Amino acid sequence: MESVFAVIAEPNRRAILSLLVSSEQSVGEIERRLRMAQPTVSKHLRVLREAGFVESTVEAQRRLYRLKPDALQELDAWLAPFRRFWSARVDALERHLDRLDRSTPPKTTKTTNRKTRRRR
Amino acid sequence: MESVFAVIAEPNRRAILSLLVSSEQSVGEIERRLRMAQPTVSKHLRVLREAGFVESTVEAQRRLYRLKPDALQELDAWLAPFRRFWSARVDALERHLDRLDRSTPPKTTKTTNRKTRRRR
DNA sequence: CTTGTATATACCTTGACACGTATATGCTGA
DNA sequence: TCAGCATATACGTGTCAAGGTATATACAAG
Repeated sequence: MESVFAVIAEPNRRAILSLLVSSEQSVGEIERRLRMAQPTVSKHLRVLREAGFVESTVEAQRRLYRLKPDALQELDAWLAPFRRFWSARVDALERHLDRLDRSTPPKTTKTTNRKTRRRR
Repeated sequence: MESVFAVIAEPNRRAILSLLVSSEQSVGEIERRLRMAQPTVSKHLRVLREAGFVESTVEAQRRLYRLKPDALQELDAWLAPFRRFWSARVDALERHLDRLDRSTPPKTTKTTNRKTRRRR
């Protein structure tokens, strides 16, 4: 389970992460909200913690888990080159549509409102 | 292998995607560059295609594979809420450092150059 | 100290998937 | 049509990880 990619391949773990976006939660809360067995939750949390997705603090008998940016940012970094790739394609599409704009008589249609198109 | 997350959990598949960022490649080229057996390449490409990461066109006997934004954008969309989360934390850190700035006598240190800090 | 509650860990079984080897399909040029 | 190259698929095998059940640890309250 070394890689962050393998870690988020598991649906229950993604659910836990999504749950933690709003605020930190105890193991029991996660268990109830996601309807998962308690050992399952603990095991997933362990994996998430060791991979740098979450961290925990002890509060009496409970443990509160919260998100930690590290691993998620690693994912984001991996995506960066691809993001560049597809935004280039969007640019090309926009330029193409702009050419259509200029060569088409200004006849407003209901289905597509070109004015809302935006150049970044 | 329904989910895009499971698809990119496989290291060889990520390698293929990274290779395709630069330009489209034939199966044989991928095979040689990544030193993978040919059936392995074909099988991974099938998975990537069915998940919407790549598409292919036939060029005589070869098949050229190239990136397709769909699945990658799906990944990016999933990351969005978390991105908001950690940029909030960066903001908080910056505000904290700014407070330190104002309450600290302007004594320039070698190790940290606060002037380079940037507000987005 | 004992009982109860919260969380973690151990062990087992099962299923998925990655790889290798072998073979099939499809196109090309002689 | 046949030989050869490029790619896809079938099948068998081994590995790994997820979930269930049982149990351990840790803290709290009476």
